[in-house]
Amino acid sequence: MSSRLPPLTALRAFDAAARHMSFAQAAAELNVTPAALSFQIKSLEAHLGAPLFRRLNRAVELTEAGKALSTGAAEGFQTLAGAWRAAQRTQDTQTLTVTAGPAFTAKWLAPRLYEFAQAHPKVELRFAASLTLADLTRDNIDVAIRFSDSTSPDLYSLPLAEEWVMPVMTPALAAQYPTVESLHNAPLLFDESISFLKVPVDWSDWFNAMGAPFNPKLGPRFSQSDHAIDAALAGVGAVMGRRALVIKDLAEGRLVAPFPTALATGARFSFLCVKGMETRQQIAAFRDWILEEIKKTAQITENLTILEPSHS
Amino acid sequence: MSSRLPPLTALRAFDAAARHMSFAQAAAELNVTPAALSFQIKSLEAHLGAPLFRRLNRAVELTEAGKALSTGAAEGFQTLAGAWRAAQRTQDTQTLTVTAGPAFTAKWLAPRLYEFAQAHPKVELRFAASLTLADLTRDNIDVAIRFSDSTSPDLYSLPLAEEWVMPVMTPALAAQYPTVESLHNAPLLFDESISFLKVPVDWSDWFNAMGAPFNPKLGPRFSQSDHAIDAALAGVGAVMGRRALVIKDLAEGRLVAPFPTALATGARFSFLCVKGMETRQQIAAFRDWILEEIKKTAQITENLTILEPSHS
DNA sequence: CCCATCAGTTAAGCTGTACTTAACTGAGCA
DNA sequence: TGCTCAGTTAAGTACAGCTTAACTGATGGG
Repeated sequence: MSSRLPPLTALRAFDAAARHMSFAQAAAELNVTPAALSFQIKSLEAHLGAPLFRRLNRAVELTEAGKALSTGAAEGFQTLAGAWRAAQRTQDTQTLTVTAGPAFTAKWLAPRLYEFAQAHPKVELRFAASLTLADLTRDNIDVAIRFSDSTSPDLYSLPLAEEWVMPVMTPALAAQYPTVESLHNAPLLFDESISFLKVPVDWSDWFNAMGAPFNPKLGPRFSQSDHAIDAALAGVGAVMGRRALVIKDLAEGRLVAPFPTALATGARFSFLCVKGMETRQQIAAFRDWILEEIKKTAQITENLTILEPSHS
Repeated sequence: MSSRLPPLTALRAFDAAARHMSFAQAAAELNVTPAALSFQIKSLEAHLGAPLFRRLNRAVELTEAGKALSTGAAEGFQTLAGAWRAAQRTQDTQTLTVTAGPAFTAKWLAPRLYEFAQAHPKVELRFAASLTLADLTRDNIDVAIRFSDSTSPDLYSLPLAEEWVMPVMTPALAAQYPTVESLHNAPLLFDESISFLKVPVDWSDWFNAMGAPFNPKLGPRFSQSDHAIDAALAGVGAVMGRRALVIKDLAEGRLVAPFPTALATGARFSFLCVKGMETRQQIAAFRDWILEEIKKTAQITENLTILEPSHS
């Protein structure tokens, strides 16, 4: 083999040409003349000892060698560009991009956004709500809040509070159903996304745990937790609320949990960022602020009985 | 932001330096003087507007920006190197690297290797037996033979014969157990890897299908199919043999299938290569040869009843 | 049919990037 | 104290990579 790696400028020229399938456009992208590009490709072909493009009348097409090279080349340069952006991002102490699931974004982050802005007026927060997001560096994300099982070795991972679930509802609704048994007759809302938890727990599990078995089937179903909670906030019914998503509403009285027994889920949100980045100004500030916010609501949990899920 | 991508030579210099954590070693790797390398890093730092290394007395260490850049840079250059090797490989019509599972390698490829070498004396076959192999270009693999479900859009995928299973044994053993019922008393071998198939089928399923229900539990267990078949070849017992792995032994009489009823599994091996590469000389030759080999043994299948798996 | 146009190539010459050699700094160590 | 090691700086050089300008050859509209 000639060398471990060909001239990189030539490779980049090839990448652009392969992506556009046009030398002229590639030249425009790289801000060089078509002549220069033609030369680069030629030199790369000389290095390889074979043509990479088949020159047709008004177009070019990739040869086998070209096809073999193009995919990986595109991917490689994308990775490099992502890495470079990540490095640039470390120089920016103003902005902080956070990704979390839609429910956590809506019910945890958004309501507390004002307070964070107060505490850190210089930091500009950006959100990227999505359920799955693979690559932090690739997608220019600083921090992810996730139910994380697999923590890759080059991720910094800080587990946050454990997620339990318990029935919550508006104070008005709670007044109508003072006992667990009476709750059998209350309008029960179902949060289907709970089934994604490690140990799915729902109404029937909770009634069982309370010694008042009941297997409710009917009731509005919501595919996203935040929608179910919004419905409960509107007084539509009671819902099995996840800790992170309802604790602020509990603390501020919009919702109540009349029966102080919660079911543990084994799952917990984690604070994730690329290893080493946890010391960056905004990231550290954001992490500390999250921990502080969780601590603030800790006393609500103290009065609860939290039952481990039965492994029967 | 300064530019979409920094000078590539400088980036490569940084990559080498970050991998070795030493400018001198990096310079040696790139065959340049330490002075040149020092310059490159400096220029990269100028582009970024921040230092990438912290210069200590006898060592260097990465700054935050450096850490952010190093991982992606290493990955990016690795990808580029892999792509370049893939391109170089297309120029080589002599060698052909194939990956398959251990069982397929041992029981399908290996026994036919001589015949392929006869038909294509110029092609040098190489094998890479492994259960999972993610990236064909990265790992310098030309062809993969896999049970493929997810076919990525840039893979060429050719489904081969469907995989069924049926009891096979040596002729001597078969003589002792002439009926399905008598087979209940035969030494039965278990191939545990069958459980990885889409529709796991084993002895009890087969006896059920034959109308002679029996739920055998005892017998030697093998974690790899080829070992189970080797045991059967040694006359140790009967085994539920997968088509691809036993058909040559059946064709040549080392094993017999006394009861001509097989159970379909829904799974089939596929011939996989990077899209566009299927026209390369050796790859096309190998593919055509595989198809030919399968056709050769087709008449064995013609006399069989193949039962779809019951979906009860 | 012919000429304008478009996409890529070739040639000649210039510019600045990326290298070299050589001298320098400054910490660790015998 | 001076030697060595790792990285920096300075000065000079060579060639990679760019530009402009002219060329090829196929396409397609008028």
